[in-house]
Parts: sequence; structure tokens; C-alpha cells
Amino acid sequence: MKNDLNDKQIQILEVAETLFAEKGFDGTSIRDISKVAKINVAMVSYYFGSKEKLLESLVLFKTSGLKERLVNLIEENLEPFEKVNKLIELYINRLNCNRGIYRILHFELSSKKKVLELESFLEIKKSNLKSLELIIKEGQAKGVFRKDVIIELLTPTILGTYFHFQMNKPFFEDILNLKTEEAYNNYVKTDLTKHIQQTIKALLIYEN
Amino acid sequence: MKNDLNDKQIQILEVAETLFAEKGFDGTSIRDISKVAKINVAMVSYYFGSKEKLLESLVLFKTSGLKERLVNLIEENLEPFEKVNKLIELYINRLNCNRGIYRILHFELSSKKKVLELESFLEIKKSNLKSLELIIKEGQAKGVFRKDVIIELLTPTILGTYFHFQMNKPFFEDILNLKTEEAYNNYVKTDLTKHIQQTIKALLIYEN
DNA sequence: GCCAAAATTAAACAACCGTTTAATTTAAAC
DNA sequence: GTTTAAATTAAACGGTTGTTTAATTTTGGC
Repeated sequence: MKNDLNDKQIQILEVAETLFAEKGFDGTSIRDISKVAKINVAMVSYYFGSKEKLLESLVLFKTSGLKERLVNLIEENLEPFEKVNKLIELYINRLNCNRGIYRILHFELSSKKKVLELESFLEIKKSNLKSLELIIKEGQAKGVFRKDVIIELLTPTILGTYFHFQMNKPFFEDILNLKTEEAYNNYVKTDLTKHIQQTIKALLIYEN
Repeated sequence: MKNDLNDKQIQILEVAETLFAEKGFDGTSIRDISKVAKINVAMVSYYFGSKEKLLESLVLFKTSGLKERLVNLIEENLEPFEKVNKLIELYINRLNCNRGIYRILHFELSSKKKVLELESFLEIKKSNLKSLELIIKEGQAKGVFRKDVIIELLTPTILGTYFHFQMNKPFFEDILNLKTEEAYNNYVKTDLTKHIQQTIKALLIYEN
């Protein structure tokens, strides 16, 4: 898979990310993208081949780098709980920075699965799970984490909590009285992140 | 809001649910629905007015009843932890029974928000949160749950974990070696449900 | 300045979209 | 059996979709 994207291609991907996040993959037309990106409709086909391939490029472009950061985190000299907390922060930061990739990752990939899910993206997920596994097993070896935790179900809780919060943004803006975009993002970075960290910590030390 | 749906309308809703869950709202055409349901394309407009209104009817049709069950649960004579566990079971059962409503609730409603999110569905969510709040506060009053839990963030963890697991079905089928549909559904009903129950319980008794 | 490759364009393509119309069939009431 | 309303149909509507074509412009090496 080539990674040599020129400036124009990246510009198209950025616009596509915003619009896909806003209106969904099927809800966004190539003409929508080309209008916002101020390019000709044909450019998407010219650069990416098709709309589906554009999505694939976008996902690979936006998820590259996370793997390396996770591997770096593993080798850091930190307490087990600190490592888990940093991992959670890393995930949330990563998802929160990119304008709306979380919605794409979460939804579009599971309906367009024939093309995308089974290819390279499955490998990224497996690699990330492997990193988490290493961190948890390290904590277990040190006798800090309980032994019978189902590691595969930790990511659903971490990411699922985050996704569900973002997916129901209008609802939580309302009930938590988060009036500005800044207040909302701030809540995610502080309270929500802390909630997820506490949840995972509680689960890791919990004895039945 | 009228609830008097005839058999034909319900039949259309069932087909729409399956297809929306499979291919998304925008990815499903009225012609797709009419083909599977073996009706004329005009029938959707005739019965529901428009495609958007069909979605609205579907959501209301499928979410009705949960509220009553939650209220019943509150008044049952159970230990606080048992009540929380039953609530989690109730949510998962409810989502698991309906073929794919979770995807619609989770995703479509947040992009079509102008029409749906702000109307009756926000009220359903608020009502369900209120029920959860009553259960948690009862447990706190009895001194079983810790006091500083953010109740609003419990639902994201409960539902988010479930949603994330379902959204990444191909991935979890693979790594958990769940080869048949039955094995997968069984895992959801036993292991995943237990994981969520344990997570919430751990969070509710966790002391910082 | 010339030329080949790359980038960009407007236009056209056929296919599909949600919705409406107007005609026909079915059902029920009297 | 006639009447009236509801249900169902095929066809057409104007618009949008993703993609391709063929022509034009821009670019960079010589």
C-alpha cells in the first residue's frame, strides 16, 4: 500500500473526513466533496480510483501512526496503571484530534465490510489488541491486575464508551449543560477520559 | 403520535429494519425495501409519507415498551446490584432481539438529527436515564454504591461496550473464534453481558 | 522553446434516487 | 348490485449519483 500522497490528495482526504463524519459515506456525494475542496469532480476518481477507494485511503491515512505510538508506550518505564491510563488517553486523543474519523471507523467500515473490513484494517486492530495484551499481562505478572479479565473486551469498553458519548452529542450537550463546542471537548478530555480510566482500573482490580 | 399500524405497515417496518441495519439508511433505497417486502414502491410514501418518516415510525415502533419495563424494574424488590444487573440484561436483550435496531439508533439518528433527534426520541432517552438514576440513588442511599459516580456516563459504558462489540462483529468473530451465528449470539448473552455487569459493578464499588 | 507527462476541466453517460400522478383493483357498507 | 373509500399498480417526474471521456491547461526536464 502506497503512502506517497501529494498535497492535493491530502486536502481531498481532509474534506472527505469532515463530510463523511457529518453526513455519512452514502450521504456524501463526490460532488459535495469536490465543491468544498474546490476541485473538479473527476479529480477524486483520478487520484483515488473510486469513492470506495477514497474511503479506504482515508482510513489508512488517519490510522497510520497509532501502532507506532502504542509500541513506544509499551517500552516506557511506567507503573501498570499509569500505562493503561496513558493508553486510554492516547486512544481518545487520537480519535478526538481527527475531526470525525471515529464515526467512519465505527460505522462505515462495518457496512462496507466486503471491501475494507477484511483487508488491512483487520490487521491494524489485531496489532493494537496485541499491544494492549502486553500491557495487561505485564500488570498481571507484577501482581497488580487480576488474572481473569477478558482482555478482548477491554477495547469495547474503552472505545465504546467514547463512541457512544460522541454519537449522542446532542443528548449529552443537553443533559450535561455543555453549551459550547469548547465546553464539550473539554468534558471529553477531562471527565469522560477520567471516567473511562476509572472504569478500566476498577475492572482490573475488582475481585468477585 | 399514532400507533395504529396495520399488518402491511409492520411488514414494511420489519424489512426496513433489516435493510437499514445492513446497509444504512442512505445505503438503502425505497426500491430495495419494496423489492424485499414485495410491495410497490409507492406504498412507502402512501403509508408513511416519506423515507425519513418511515425511519421515524420504525424507531418509535421499536423503542416503545422499554420505558414501561424499566419503570417496572424500579419497583421490583431487589438488591441494588441485582437491579443494575437486570437493567443491563434488559438493555442487551432488548437490543439483541430486534434484528439491527441498535445500528439505527446508534448512527442514523445522530446524522439525521434535525428531524428525529430533537423530537420524541430525546425524551425517551431522558426518561430511561431517569430510571437508571433512581436505581443508582437507591443503591447509594443503602450505602452499597459509592457516591461520586457520574450517572450520566454509565449508559455510554453499558451501551457503548455492547455497540462496539456488535459494530466490529467480523473482528470479534475472528479473534474469539466464534464461527456460527449461534456461538456469537451466545457469547453476547453470556460473556459480554457478564463483562458489562462486572464492569459497572466494579465501578460502583470502586474507591479511589 | 519544445515536448511528453501530469493535472485539470466541462460535458456526457447510464443508472438510480424519492416522490407523485393517474388509473385500476380490491374491500366493505348499504 | 351499486357505491364509496381504501389499497395497489405502472409509469413518469425531475434530480442526483459515481464514473468516464476527450479536450485543454499546467508542469518540469531537456
